[in-house]
Amino acid sequence: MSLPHALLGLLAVQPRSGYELTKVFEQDLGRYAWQAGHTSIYPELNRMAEKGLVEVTSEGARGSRTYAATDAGRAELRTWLMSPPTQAKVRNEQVLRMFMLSALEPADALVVLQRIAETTDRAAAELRKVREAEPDALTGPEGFGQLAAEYGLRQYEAVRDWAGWAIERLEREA
Amino acid sequence: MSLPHALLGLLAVQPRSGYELTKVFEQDLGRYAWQAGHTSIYPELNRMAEKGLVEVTSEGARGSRTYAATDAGRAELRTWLMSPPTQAKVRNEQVLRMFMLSALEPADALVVLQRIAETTDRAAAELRKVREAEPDALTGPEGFGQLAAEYGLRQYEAVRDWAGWAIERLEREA
DNA sequence: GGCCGACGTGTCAAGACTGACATGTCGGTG
DNA sequence: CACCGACATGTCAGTCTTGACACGTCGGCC
Repeated sequence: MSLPHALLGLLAVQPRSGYELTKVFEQDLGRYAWQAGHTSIYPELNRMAEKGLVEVTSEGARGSRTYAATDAGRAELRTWLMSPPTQAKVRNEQVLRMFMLSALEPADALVVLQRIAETTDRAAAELRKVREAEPDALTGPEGFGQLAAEYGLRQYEAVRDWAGWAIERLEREA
Repeated sequence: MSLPHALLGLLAVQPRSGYELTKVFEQDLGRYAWQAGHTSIYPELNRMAEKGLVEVTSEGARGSRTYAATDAGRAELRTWLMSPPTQAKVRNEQVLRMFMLSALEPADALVVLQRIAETTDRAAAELRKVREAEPDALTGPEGFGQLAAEYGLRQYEAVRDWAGWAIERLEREA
């Protein structure tokens, strides 16, 4: 169960409300690492507060509650992060599609690969532009930091290069 | 719901039994793209057979049933693969850990990053060795093909490079 | 002052997934 | 020929996740 750890990690860096946390999951975090909607976040925050992993530090307008990680929460987070990597759970629909391409006719597969190459290339360019134009946007309340941006960039580039390799391979076979 | 599509993709390439499918999910497919245990695979196969997406082509020893994709199944698979990429579902505990590193003390984060770099580097080397030593193992009933191997390799290398970048960045800050 | 969109939190039913448990078969080794 | 490990399929309860629905608030624009 990774959601509590994800929330703990976010709240250890800076206090946020459930609503703000939801926004983060819609950005880089949800795109590369772990997705979650507000319908799982709010109940989870309540459960974690009961367990003493997080606490409400202030209440704002419109009934908003700002949470922060407690010492117990930080300890739990550290334990999780420092523990040896077990066989991780992976679920990535995009990658699944790529793996299934060999089930298509080569001509169809080529079309899809081409689209993948284009899409990821565009995404990488976009990310590079954002990072250079406004580096602060990445560290703001919704962005997730330089680490994530760099990871995403390298990820896109790797996929684009892989797609290019696959296209070349398919064309050589034809 | 991606599991049926994953099964369809596998069965479109070659007929397999539920047991064999389970094995594939324990290999590359489950490691990079989508994991599933036999407890979800068997019921799903039955559902898909009812819908006419797959069919039992032969029954072997120990009650084993070999499934193959039907024409309807292939059509469904093609539709799915050719349709424009929607916002994909991503869930990767390993990546989540990486994203949460900024919540740790730099010294701790460094330790974890170093371990990530080592682990992925070893995994990449391993994969490279397997591919060169016995390229046929990749295309056998359990392997998932050159495409997957290449993807995994590039993936590992990207993560390793990213970790190296992050380590350098952390050390420069210190 | 009314309206609307973003803010902000929540429930609930339906569906998906995991891990524990269950059951039986075939092939090879000692 | 007894045993064991791999083969092979299955159920089920508990948990997690998703999507639909629900409700109220604040700020800004017309």
